[in-house]
Amino acid sequence: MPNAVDRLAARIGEALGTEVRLERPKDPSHGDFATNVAMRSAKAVERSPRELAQQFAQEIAGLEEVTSAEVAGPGFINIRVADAFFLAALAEMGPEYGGGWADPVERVQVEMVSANPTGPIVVSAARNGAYGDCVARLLEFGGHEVAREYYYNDAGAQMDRFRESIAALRRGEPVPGDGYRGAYVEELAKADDDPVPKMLSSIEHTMERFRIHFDSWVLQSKLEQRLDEFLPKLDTYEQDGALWARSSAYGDEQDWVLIRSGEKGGAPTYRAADVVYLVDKLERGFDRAIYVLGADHHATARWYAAIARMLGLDPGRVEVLLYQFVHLTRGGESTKASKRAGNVVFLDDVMDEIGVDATRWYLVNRGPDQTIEIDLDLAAEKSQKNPVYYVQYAHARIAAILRNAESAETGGPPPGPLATEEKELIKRLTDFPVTVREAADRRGPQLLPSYAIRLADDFHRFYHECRVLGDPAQSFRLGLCRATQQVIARSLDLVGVEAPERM
RNA sequence: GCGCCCGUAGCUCAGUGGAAGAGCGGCGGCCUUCUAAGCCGCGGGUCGGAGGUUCGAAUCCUCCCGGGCGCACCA
Repeated sequence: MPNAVDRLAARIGEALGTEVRLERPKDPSHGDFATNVAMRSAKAVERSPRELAQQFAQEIAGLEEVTSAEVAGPGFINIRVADAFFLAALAEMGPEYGGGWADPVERVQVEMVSANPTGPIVVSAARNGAYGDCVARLLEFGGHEVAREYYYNDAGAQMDRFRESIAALRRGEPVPGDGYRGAYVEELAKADDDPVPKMLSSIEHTMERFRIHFDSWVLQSKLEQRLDEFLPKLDTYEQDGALWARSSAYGDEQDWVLIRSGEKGGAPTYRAADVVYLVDKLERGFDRAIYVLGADHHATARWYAAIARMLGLDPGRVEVLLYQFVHLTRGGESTKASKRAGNVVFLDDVMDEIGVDATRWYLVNRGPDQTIEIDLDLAAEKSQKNPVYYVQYAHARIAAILRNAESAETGGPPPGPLATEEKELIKRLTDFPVTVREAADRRGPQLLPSYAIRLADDFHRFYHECRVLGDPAQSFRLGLCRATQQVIARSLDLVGVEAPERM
């Protein structure tokens, strides 16, 4: 359903006889909207951009909802619109504003985190979850059917090492050199039972606290049981006693071992399970399988595509999202994260220190291609000044106004011309559908925190300049507050941050 | 050596063809009125470098420099 901005662009395009895209100038003195249509069209009609812009501007200025259209710079047309435009735009911001664009609706699986249950979730895995869950939330908001899955290796060499480390402690022996250490290992060694289920349940608890709810948990050992069914369907060969997948013939950079040779001869590698898992995902009816992987697994993307081709499946249904690492610092000192060495910072510790909201915010704040550096001391110490609280504060302020307004009428017309701050705020709200859509399409959730900050910024300015309660514009401004509150709440929810009523 | 990612203000980073930004840090103003976790102002830049494409490049292409990660049976 086109919104007010789309309709305005369409009307201008109709008047000019060409497609027009409206932009929001960064500098408000450049007008409410701007278009580069003259610069785009100038070459085709062999006219100078500025001259063409002059002609276009005159035609645009003649439109009903436009109050002025001026040429600027190399041929931009800066447009100002009438109050009626803002009122119409505000009026159509319902509860699902910005969402529901999915067409066709896809069944999507987002597989994320999937850390081996050899220890608590560390910060890099948390970024995986924060990123994947945010993409999942965006797709859900768009209208897609999304399932979140956690895949874990319960049978590989790392798990053997983990179990052996605990077994050694139970025998009163030191942990082997390549084993796992740390307080949690010693804690698990105190009991007699299998440490893996305990670790898994602890991970699930951490994830729920982190506001990620998994719909399903898949075991590597279960998938391996179906290996015999799929190995014959693959393009393989034997070499040095091992069974190899000829993935290099299907777009991968190299071939990979599926079944080991030597001492562990006959044992499958994790890549063998990958094959079963890929088919399993698509068999379950997902139109799209999204894998969220750390940058150290970037080569895996080609592997997945290669096995899809090898099996005659559409590689376009498989999507790999990569993210860079997280560096934690304490007072400027970097902390090296190694689970086995036991000197890591766990997600639970970070949430204890800076809170769940700030943790989620920081982990999707930056683009996935960007390494993140978080100084925990700074994050804890300056928590009052974190952008996340700045945004939440705007929400809480609005909640306070609405509380104080009690059951007063909202959404009435303004008694006079709109204030600059009211227009700026409404324009920012019209950016929301575009931002959400772009964040979803680009798998770039970092656009949301940036947007939320700008929105909060516009609201705080509005709040400072425009009295709501007791003002003749009360009814209208209450409606504006309500719409703003809703969009802030939605922006925060999409990144997994709460929108408090009071602070 | 090959592949992927990054290089924008003192620091951490937004900005994926259109008019260079935010937060933190520094300096200075604003609370008898809906939450001052707020608002306003000041200072701060060869967008790593060199070419190219384009009316227009932080953005796209090539090369170079610097940093991170990966490169055959651990995941």
